[in-house]
Amino acid sequence: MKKKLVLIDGNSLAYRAFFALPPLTNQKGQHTNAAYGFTMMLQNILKDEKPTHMLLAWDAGKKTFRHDSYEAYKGGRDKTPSELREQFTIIREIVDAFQIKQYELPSYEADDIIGTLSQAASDELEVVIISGDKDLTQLVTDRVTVYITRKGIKDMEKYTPAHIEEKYGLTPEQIIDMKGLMGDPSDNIPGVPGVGEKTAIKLLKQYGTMEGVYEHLNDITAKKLNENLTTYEEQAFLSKQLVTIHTSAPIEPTVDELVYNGPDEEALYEQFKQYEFNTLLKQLNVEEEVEEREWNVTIVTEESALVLPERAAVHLEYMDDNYLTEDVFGLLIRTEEGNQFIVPEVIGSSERLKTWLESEDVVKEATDSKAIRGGLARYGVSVSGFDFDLTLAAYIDDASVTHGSIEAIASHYGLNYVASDDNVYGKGAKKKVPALERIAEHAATKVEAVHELRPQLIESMKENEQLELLNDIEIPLALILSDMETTGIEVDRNVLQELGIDLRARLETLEATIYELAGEPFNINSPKQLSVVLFEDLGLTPIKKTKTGYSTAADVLEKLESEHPIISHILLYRQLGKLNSTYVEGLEKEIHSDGKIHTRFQQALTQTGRLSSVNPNLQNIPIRLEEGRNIRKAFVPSEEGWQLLAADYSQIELRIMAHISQDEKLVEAFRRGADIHTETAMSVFGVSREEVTSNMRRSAKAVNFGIIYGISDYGLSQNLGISRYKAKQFIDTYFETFPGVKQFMEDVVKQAKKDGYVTTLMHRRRYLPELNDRNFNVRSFGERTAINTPIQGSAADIIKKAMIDMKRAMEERNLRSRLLLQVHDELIFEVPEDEIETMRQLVPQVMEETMALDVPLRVDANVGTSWYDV
DNA sequence: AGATTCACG
DNA sequence: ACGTACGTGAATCTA
Repeated sequence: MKKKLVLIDGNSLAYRAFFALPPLTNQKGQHTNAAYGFTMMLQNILKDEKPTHMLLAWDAGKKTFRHDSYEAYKGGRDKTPSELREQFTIIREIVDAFQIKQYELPSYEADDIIGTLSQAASDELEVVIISGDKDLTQLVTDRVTVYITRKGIKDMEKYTPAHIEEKYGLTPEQIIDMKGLMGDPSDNIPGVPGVGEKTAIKLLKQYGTMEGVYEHLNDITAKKLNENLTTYEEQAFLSKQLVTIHTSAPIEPTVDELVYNGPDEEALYEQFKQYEFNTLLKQLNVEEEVEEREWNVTIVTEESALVLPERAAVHLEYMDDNYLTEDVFGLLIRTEEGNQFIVPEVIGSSERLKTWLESEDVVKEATDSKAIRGGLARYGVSVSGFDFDLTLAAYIDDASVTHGSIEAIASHYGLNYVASDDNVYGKGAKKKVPALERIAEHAATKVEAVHELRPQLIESMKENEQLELLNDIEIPLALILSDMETTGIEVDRNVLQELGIDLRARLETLEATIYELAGEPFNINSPKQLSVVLFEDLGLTPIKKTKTGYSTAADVLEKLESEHPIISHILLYRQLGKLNSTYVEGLEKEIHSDGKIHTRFQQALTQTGRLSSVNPNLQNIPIRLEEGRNIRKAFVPSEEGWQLLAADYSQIELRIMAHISQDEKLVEAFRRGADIHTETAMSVFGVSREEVTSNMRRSAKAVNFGIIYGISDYGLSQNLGISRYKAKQFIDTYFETFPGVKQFMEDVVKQAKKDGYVTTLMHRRRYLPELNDRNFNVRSFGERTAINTPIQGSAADIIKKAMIDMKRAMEERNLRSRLLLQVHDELIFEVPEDEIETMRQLVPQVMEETMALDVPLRVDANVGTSWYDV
């Protein structure tokens, strides 16, 4: 392996970190910004350079050998701010935890330590020097690269001999002469007055060294320059001497003593904890501190041992996150007397337990009711009677906290006795099933958290008027979603297979054509390789950059389509490749042995209150292009003679915006039952209904969508492919036409800045700290979110309530129809033949009446023999 | 594990 | 001067 020595200028990086970051303090009031920035820098260096050897050099004390020859060295410097000074100790502790060797030498500076080691080591190892001080660049050689911080904490300029040549036209050794001639005000090095970087470079290019300059003093005709050089000759040579880095300082450590073996993770954990570097803490691979307690858990392996109370906290423990497929370890029931961990054999066989679980009268507080119901459904148990759900309550309280695990919720609310699942089960290759006692105990900690957090969460929701959201929406919905997941949707494997055969044949042909046009085979799926082909080999003009190179996204390629025949083939290849890998082969893998796909709905994830769908995602099955839409032919009813029914809200978000904004014109248009995009086009373009062209309607539709997203002229221009100026005109005219909408947008942002959050119709909240960010882009994002969330979130509230109302309506009528999927504004059912007429009438009615707004809600419903047909 | 791309509402 | 519409999940490549 190649050996690499990294030498770091500690003082210089500490200064840089201090000034690069805003003031930060921990709870004790200690300043931590320099320490935090320094740590980030170290981590980046370790990650990017992967050093085998390392040393961090410090300046020692005030007096150095340079003061002996020049007393004013570094004089007139501002004192180190005390906020920084106090952080040097912290930084040294952290560097110790990283197990990086630190060294300082009385009367020498860090530069000299670095210079000496760099010279001593560069025969054997590659050397990288990191500092904020450009003087160090004099040490550059073929084997020594110097990184100088540029701005912030990540951006560094890499000085190699070639880079110095390109930048100054000088060799690294000449840097010393240059600095000597020009001086350095920050170190109080005088140099020659009137000589700055430009003049110094010019002189050195001509005469090579400072000595060369003085030998040819007579050739220098510029009068003032000649005069200054003559007068300050002694000062010039002194300056050169001062900036020359000592490369044979009497330092102790030898290169072999600088071997770097990585950090002491435990020690780092302690440091990060103490100084509250929370994001860094999370990245550490260290066992968390978990409070030890006696958990009093009985493992129940016999029904006769079961004690069933009237009220209990419950939790189902399983490995990983998919309770629909993963093995269940056991059910935990918590009572005041103690914890019972019930093994699967008892769950599957005890009638007494089944009755208890299914009883509405037994009150249950759950860690995650949807998962418990879903997991228990596999044992023939249909659990209900939930009156609290920690996952949902925490989600309502603040959706932005990374929940998704009971451990994360507990720790967010200050409980530290719940270990993470990774801790208990291990992760990656280390994953294994621990002893049952350990699992049972882990489960006990989770129900304890439910029990302990319930009062405060209820209290907080009461204050925020969110109890109804929890009790009447999210908790009942969890049961419905669980049933949808367990029911699943039938998929005809043959349809997928036939699509796959066709797709793969066409992909092969396309592949050959693309290689032909490119002149060579390459990986079309690799944006990097594709970039080379398009922008280098074929000489096309890149339009957009990404973080790592040129973008090859569809909107870019579309703009290049007329430039080269290869583009259209690539676009088609991408489109068909996506269909084949994600939707044909991807979905085939998800078909269970019952012939169905069982997605899971994430109920506590999105920031707006929408659901999401995973394993697989059934909320993004293609529809927009006919080619992809065919995938929907594979989704069929699960019973002979049944049909699918799809019902979707028409323009629900715009209707909600009309309701919230109370814009007269918009409200009136919806009440009249008008086509809202045509109506918008009439107003914005000032034409009559008959004069609205399809292009006008398309533009109006884009503006309507844009409004919901918190419009920007740029975004609209991109979407419509028009100029930014034109887009701005559209928007201005729109706001003149619908002044209420403009007012709403201004008001909601203003209110959000005042409160710190926005709300939906059902009092769901989203906190928006972005609104006060210093960064314009972050703040603008906050403003658009403030506009979008009440709209998107209220739509989510409405369809959730509709699902609950619909379930009740079906129960009341004893219907056998089943709700299968929800796709944000759409519900998919499967319906037996004899219920089709009932459902076709009932579903739209219930969905439309679920909430009374100041504009009507409208629902379209269709029946067919596949998802494609509806 | 992160970036890129693309599927949906 | 920069980067931009809101909310998601999955496949693939790359470091």
